[in-house]
Amino acid sequence: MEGPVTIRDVAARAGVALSSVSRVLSGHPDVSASMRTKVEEAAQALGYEPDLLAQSLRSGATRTIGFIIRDISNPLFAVVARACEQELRRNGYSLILMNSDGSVETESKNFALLRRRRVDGVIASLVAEDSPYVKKTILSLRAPLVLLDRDVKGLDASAVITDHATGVKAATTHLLDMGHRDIAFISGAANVYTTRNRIKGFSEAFAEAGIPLPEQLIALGGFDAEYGLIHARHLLLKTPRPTAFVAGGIGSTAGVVRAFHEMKLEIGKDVALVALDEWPLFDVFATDISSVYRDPEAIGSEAAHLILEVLKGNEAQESVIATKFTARASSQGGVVSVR
Amino acid sequence: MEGPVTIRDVAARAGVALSSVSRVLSGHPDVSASMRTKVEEAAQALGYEPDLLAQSLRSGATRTIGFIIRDISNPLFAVVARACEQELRRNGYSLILMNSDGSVETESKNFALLRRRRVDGVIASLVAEDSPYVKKTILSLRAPLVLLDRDVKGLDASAVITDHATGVKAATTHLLDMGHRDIAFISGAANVYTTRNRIKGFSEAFAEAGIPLPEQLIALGGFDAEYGLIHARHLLLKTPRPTAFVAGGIGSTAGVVRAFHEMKLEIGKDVALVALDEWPLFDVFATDISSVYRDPEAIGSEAAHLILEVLKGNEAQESVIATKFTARASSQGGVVSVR
DNA sequence: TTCAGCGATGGAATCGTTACCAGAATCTAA
DNA sequence: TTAGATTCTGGTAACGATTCCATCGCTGAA
Repeated sequence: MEGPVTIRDVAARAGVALSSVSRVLSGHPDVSASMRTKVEEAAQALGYEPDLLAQSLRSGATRTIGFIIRDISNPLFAVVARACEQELRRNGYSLILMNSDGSVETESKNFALLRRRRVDGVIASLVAEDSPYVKKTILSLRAPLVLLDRDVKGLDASAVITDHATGVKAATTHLLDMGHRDIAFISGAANVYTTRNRIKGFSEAFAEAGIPLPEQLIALGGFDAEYGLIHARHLLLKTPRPTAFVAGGIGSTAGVVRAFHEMKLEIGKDVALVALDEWPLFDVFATDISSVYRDPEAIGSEAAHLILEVLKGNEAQESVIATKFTARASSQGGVVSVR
Repeated sequence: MEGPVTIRDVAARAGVALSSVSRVLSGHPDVSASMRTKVEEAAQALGYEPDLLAQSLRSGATRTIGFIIRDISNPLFAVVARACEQELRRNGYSLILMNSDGSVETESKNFALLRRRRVDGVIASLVAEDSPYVKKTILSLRAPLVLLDRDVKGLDASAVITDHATGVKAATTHLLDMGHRDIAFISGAANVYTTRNRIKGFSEAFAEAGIPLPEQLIALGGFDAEYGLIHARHLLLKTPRPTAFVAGGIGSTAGVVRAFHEMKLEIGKDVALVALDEWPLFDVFATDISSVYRDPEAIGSEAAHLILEVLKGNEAQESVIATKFTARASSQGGVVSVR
């Protein structure tokens, strides 16, 4: 045989009309038993498989969901993607993966391409919330959208939001209780909810303790390891030197730890550290690092769940994922500033 | 406006025939300048975008590539996927991501679904090389295939193959030189090239040193952390106890290190360790672990490159990725068996 | 016996695009 | 001026499926 088998071939073999074959195969009720067996036998014999492309063109639904993130090699996103793809697959949807490489332009192009591919929905972690492109691009999507940890006004999108503030506040309060005052805070870009919400928790802890927020120790800029490294180097040269670091984003945290290594500072002894988010093998190779944990699998399956809900015709919703602070050796000791 | 703008709307607005619009927009040479401007203006004004679905149905090419792996949350695959997606995107292709969750059945279903989606090609890391399903499924793909680190006969597929043997051999020779004899080897399933090729390197090192291979210390079974843990526990109870471990697969290695923790064995002091593959933050939190490294980005972009070549009409090819052994503290010391 | 009613089936239009074919319009050469 | 070549354009048939509509045959009631 050559070329895929079409419904036309099945019709010819069964000696019936195209439309009858379609009715049988799509489970239409008004078909006689004899017709059903005839068609099913022919389809079986020829190894017929429906062409999803043609079905999509006709039906208007592609049963594909776009997944746009900065970078799938970020372990957090990878776990989110896995859980999300699994859940979507169970419901008959496929996932089209696109990295935006931290570029708003690439992200915008990705949205445009997904629109032309007529995806049924998009799940995205935007590079920035305030870029003018993106909002226009998204509004023209004509498909449901689920945002991951982003807060963009006027979009009618669902969202999976992490409650960073609670975890970060607990972590910061813990550090304050341990006597730390010069606590440095490093996280990603300021124009995303993730960072703002973490700062919220950080600030609240200081406010509740009645201690002034060390604003000059808050360093923002990006999620890459180089930012973490540069910021940490810079902060470690300040006087008084920060005695504790709260570092967010896996990349940034890596940068911070590198800076510690450069300065021969031992974590948990010379300097305290709380990592925001955990990463693969965290429990094996970073056993002593205090962390604010969120469950990435839950984020992924919730995202899938939310988009499926909208596709069923329900309203856009928001899900909140909890965070949990766990104190470990890295934040127990540490040289505490003397005032 | 309601519903997407079609080529028909553009034709109506420009006052020309459908076919002329198509010709202009697809860059056909036989169009007059006036026609070109008329159509382009109308398309611009209406915000026309071609429907990739319809184009695909017509042309037979979807410009999508399927990507099937065991688990995207494995950091190695995540980096491969990112590099691969980037390269494909630059060439106008999108990537459909599917996890096979370590199940041959799921993998087979994924292949079938990709076939029905009429993808132009598939890049896959098979769960097993010898499963009867898979070969049948793959042969009916009707699209080029790139295998990642797998060796399946009679497929006419391209492949990106890692030369594990060289790196593992160097690592093993190093351990033998350090005086180790009871060297345990833990890696994934035996029915994939990755494991076989690693064992090849392991064996060759012993052979060249004229030392008998400790076959009872070779433990295979799977790539998950639980396998690593179970096997390592078991091996650590043997007499004489292995003094060094070569552990492959990020998950397995994690299991092995957990077993060390359970037994309060300090890496590089009580027991030597060489990790096959590195993982995120390896350089930060596993600075002292000897490793056999391969570049996952190269694997991803090579995979994309190979499939693009076949899509251009060239023959299927095989690319080989090098490995590099780096000795670090974890394999320097260690209690050496006395014979 | 005849007609209404009903279930099952075939034919044709449609989704949005491209590509072939024929014909119109313009141009060149004799 | 006309035949022939050369552009360019419009109509139409696909790609592979679904769905509406009309029709056909059959049954049951008057």
